[in-house]
Amino acid sequence: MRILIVEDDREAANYIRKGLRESGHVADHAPDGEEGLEMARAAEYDVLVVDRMMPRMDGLTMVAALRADNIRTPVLILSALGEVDDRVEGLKAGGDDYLVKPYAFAELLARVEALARRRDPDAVKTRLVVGDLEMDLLARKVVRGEEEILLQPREFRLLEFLMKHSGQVVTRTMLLEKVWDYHFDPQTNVIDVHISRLRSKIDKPFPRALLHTVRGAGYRLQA
Amino acid sequence: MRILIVEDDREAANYIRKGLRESGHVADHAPDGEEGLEMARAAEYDVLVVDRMMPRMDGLTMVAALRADNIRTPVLILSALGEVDDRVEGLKAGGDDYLVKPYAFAELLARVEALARRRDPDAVKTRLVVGDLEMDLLARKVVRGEEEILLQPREFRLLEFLMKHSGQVVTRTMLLEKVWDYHFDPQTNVIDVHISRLRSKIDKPFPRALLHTVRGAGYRLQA
DNA sequence: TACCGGTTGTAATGTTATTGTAATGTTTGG
DNA sequence: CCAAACATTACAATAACATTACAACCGGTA
Repeated sequence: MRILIVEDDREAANYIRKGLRESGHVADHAPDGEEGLEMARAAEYDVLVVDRMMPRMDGLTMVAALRADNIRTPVLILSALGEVDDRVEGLKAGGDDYLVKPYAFAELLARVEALARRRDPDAVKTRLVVGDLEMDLLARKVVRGEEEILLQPREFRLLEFLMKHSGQVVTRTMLLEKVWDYHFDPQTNVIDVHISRLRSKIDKPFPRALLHTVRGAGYRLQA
Repeated sequence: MRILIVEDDREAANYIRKGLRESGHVADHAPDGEEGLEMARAAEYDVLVVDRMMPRMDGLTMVAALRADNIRTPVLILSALGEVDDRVEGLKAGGDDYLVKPYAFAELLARVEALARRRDPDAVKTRLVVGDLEMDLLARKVVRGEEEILLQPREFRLLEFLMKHSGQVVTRTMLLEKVWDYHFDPQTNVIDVHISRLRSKIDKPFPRALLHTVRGAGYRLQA
């Protein structure tokens, strides 16, 4: 995803930029509203992250100018002002979402991705990687090392969910909800069985296991 | 975290409720604005999730009434209406955030947690630190210095509780209630045994102990 | 309709890890 | 120096998880 950060505080800008890059996005930076406006006009960005208060041209003016030009790129406005009227102003100027400083980076990321998804649902990740295990969601293929691995549909969904949460423990309840669409406890060992089948394909033939049991909690996929 | 869902569609409400619970929150449900208002007044919630369109009393009216009462609990408004003016209306009525249907549950969760975090940054902690001892609740991992420490489920809960109350003395009764869910004295030495096991893992291999006995009172975890 | 191959859930059985108990040892404060 | 409080150890019961085999199901096809 291509993101433009319009922010005069260089340190803050670098912080956001670094985080976005780590999450696999491409982030450019403009130090004020005028430059931001120019760059947003010229290049195709998926989302703009715009600081409200800046020298030369403030964020709201910039966004309003952009909208006047009929450019509809989603905009997330950053601001230290959190009062209702300030946020209303932000939205009226053409912002799509509004984030009050100080914020956690995870929240900024979530909102940026939400904005991008709203406009282009396919901009979401299409390839997942954990260690030497790779999943291509479009081709519906799974490869570990050089070996292609054939999975059943349910096994595929299970692995997809585990890969999307790699490094974290995934509970049985989460799996039932997200992989089986059960909203109750089936009182059976479906999960155990499918984990076992998945292991026999993705771990058994290889020297190092990726799928670990976390007793009393769930499972964790990790290199 | 305590969350109140005000939503007339029972199915939607249950869905949200279950998901929030899975993520470790407590969620109540009110089927319309009037009941929601009453519950929000009576109990202490960290966040309200309010549907905009409901019978009897709609979401915006309810939120406005709440604000008129000077109750400042953060509110996330759910709505099928996504136009700027509709969102502006939502914020003016006293909403803190606005989510357009249809939405992914993950996004709702992220926003609810963001709202709670804004008001109380410690409410949603996912990582605990005491001295050089660290616990990652999502990954369910414990590290001291450079060493990863493997804990049993009960040991994990025990340490989690101690870390959440680090610096304070934690009594045996508290531990029985919060770590064992015992509401009586089992007349055994379960606690002693588990404290001992925990020490052998988190303190024994290291030069400075973190877990201290407070004779006659309980234990205290401190750097 | 009956058959078939492939997929998925269930149930039975086997395996291992975790936990509480109890016995015994050690420290502490009066 | 005694008693109470706490610490440690070993062990057996049990709960959690893994594996295997099989039966139900589903869509397609003769």
